[in-house]
Amino acid sequence: MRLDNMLLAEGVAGPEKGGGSAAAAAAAAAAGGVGADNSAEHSDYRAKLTQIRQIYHTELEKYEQACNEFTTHVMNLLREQSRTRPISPKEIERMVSIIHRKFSSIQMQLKQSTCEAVMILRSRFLDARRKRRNFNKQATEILNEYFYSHLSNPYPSEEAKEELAKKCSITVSQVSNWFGNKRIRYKKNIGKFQEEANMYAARTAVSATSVSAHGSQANSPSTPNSAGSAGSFNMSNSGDLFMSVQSLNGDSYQGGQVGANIQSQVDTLRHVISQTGGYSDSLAASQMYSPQGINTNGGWQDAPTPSSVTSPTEGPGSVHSDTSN
DNA sequence: TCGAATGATTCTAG
DNA sequence: CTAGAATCATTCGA
Repeated sequence: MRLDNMLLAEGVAGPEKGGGSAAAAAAAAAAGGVGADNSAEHSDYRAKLTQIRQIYHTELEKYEQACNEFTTHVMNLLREQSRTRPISPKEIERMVSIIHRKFSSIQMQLKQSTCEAVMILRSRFLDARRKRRNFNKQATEILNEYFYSHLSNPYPSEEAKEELAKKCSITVSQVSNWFGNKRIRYKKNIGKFQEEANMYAARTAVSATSVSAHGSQANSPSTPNSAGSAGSFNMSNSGDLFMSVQSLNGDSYQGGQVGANIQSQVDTLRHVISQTGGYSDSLAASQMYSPQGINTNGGWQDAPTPSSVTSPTEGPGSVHSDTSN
């Protein structure tokens, strides 16, 4: 009966355990209901599942038919025999039940193999990692553009995610995955992403046009919450900051805890950078020392200061073995 | 064929 | 529930 439940759950078997065309229709309806899901892989999966279901039901029907035929055949034989010898109804009943039991065991095997087929199908199709496809170039461009133009706060809102998802023709959760991966990988190795960052920053700078000439404000008109996102300067707000901190320590790996004093150093650095870089934002420029104010636009969630910087003046000499494995 | 890149999943912490 | 981190599994380029 567990098999029945499983097949039912998979939409292979109908609600009636007897099977037959009524069950097939019900199963088809159930599968259709699930079909509201998106993605082409699912449709592929469903197609295969339908195939399995069809095979299952045709086989089931065949068995049922054979069972009935055989039963009537036996009944006829018994009837013929009843002319020569007396046959009790009990005997007939016993005969029929034996036949049914035999056939139901065959059905059991059918169900089992169907279950196996479904399981294999599931593992092959529903495991997304097996079916991973890289996003197309345009989608990656769009995502990167958003990421680097919101480098100070790369956490798109739900609406922004939906927007991006629509633009890239991917799902919202894929957008979330992408940003999750991007944030962590960017943070882990800013150096590697510098070129990319510059590229996208430059691109957005071009699209924003004439930033350098004015020299007073570089506010992005589209994003009120981000602390400046138009020019190539603001990219250095966060990106270069991490770079500089990281380069102080040479090649570093985030390992131990970061001291509290480091945070203030980072904040100071941030100020220096934002000031030497000129006007990043009126907020940062006007306030001389307010870590909170800066924190909101530079440190992402929780000011993830990379690596264990013991002393900012220390050169890239301290190569400690990391390998936390 | 190997290693880097990358999308997805899983686990943990807040 | 979400973000971060680690890891897995696949893809892609040299």
